[in-house]
Amino acid sequence: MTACADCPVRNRAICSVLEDGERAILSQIGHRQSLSAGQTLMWEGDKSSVVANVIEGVLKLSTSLGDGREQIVGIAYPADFVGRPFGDQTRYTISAITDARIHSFPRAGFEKFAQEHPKLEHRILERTLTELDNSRQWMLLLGRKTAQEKLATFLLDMSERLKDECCDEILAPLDKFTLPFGRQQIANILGLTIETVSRQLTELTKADLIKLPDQREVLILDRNRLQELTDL
Amino acid sequence: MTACADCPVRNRAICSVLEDGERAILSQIGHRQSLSAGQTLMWEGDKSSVVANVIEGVLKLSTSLGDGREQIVGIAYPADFVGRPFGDQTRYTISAITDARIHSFPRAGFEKFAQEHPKLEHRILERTLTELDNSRQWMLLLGRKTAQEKLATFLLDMSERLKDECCDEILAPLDKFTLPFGRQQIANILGLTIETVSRQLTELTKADLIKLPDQREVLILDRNRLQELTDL
DNA sequence: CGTGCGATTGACTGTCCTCAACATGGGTGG
DNA sequence: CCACCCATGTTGAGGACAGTCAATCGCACG
Repeated sequence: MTACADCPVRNRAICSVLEDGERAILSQIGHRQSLSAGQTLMWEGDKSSVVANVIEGVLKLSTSLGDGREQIVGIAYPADFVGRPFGDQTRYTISAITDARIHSFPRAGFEKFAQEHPKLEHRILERTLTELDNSRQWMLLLGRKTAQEKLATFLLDMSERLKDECCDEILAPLDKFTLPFGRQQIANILGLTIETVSRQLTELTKADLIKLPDQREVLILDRNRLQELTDL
Repeated sequence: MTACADCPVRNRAICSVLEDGERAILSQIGHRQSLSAGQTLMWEGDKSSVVANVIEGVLKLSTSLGDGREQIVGIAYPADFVGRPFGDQTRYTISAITDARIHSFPRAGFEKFAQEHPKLEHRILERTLTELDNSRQWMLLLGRKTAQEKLATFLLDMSERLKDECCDEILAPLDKFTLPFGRQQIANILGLTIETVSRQLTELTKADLIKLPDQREVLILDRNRLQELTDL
């Protein structure tokens, strides 16, 4: 049931550094779990009791102020690892943005296993370092970029992660992808309001840099000019 | 010369998890180095060739846009670890804010040593996870807080890190500390302009929440009300 | 005593937010 | 099947907060 053999992320998730035998043991420490869109896995401030691999779907990590203002501080795609090992508190809320499947582990059991398998810890370290680099890059966006620059950066960033597999076209001179986010969530990622996001998207559309065939679909028409707008 | 015995951070830096013998070996992989205020250790985009422990002084990690807008994405105090192990590129500039001393290691040698000492890697992992939590918390500030909230948060944050050792007073009902930053750098930490920082500080002073005896010194007069202004 | 750097203050501007109306589209029930 | 509704997104008008530009201050240093 929790067999790794048919796991779609077995070659990319952190467990890919383990031997089959080791992986089977780790697998049995936890279990697969389904989340429906909107469902929250753990809350900011909770005791950290669970960590997980994302198998399918998209999760968001978010934190918020007393009056409800929210900031999304991370996004987890399939093969990503979520949760806070080696610490007793989760400092952000983890929720499913789309329907999702994860393989979750009780933190204690996972930590014990990890400490006995340094190569797994090493893999987690590498990921965490990359996450830290990314989040610092995002701080530049939040602190210093204009609304237009934020959206240009966001769209290019998404296009890297979400390049539609279904490339029916002969070539792909303009790429197309489907956002897993609604406008409000884009706003919460970029530190803007939903109205500003909407306005900037229509601006970019009017300027023929992008096309929005549908609320969630994006076509990048002019990657170069979009790149220039990111100001980096 | 590079003896650990007299190192002021030996009990707090990552090497504190090592035995004396191991630590001596690690020590000899690198060397102590002095940095004067303003001096840059490594540049954003450089090949990552060095990592280091901070022994004394304060360093900043920063990244910037094409036109010079800068965002400070991290601050390193004594006993902190800087640089990017297990990755070939540094994604932010590391510079000394005050005169500083570090113990730096060629990345390759350090990595080899770390891989042979899982408990050191584990310590680095713990630190990196904490750093990631902190940087995500800071994203909330950058994306969602007002100028006033940013400054209140900043001042309380600094007071935690910088509580003046020299507590001559019987008790410390109001705490005092000296910022290692000028106004421009505060602005670059908070994602504001220098003028806004200055104005907000005078506001807080007029409201008798703080006192600024000198450009770098801060007295917190009313920690509770300041806490309320952080809106969390 | 002048020079220069950092910080402060002021006047004005612009970007983004707020509030509100309106559009769109998918789902449900009559 | 259509009318209605609700959720989501767009558009508009007006305002506020922080940015820009510029003058002034204070202080350390030569």
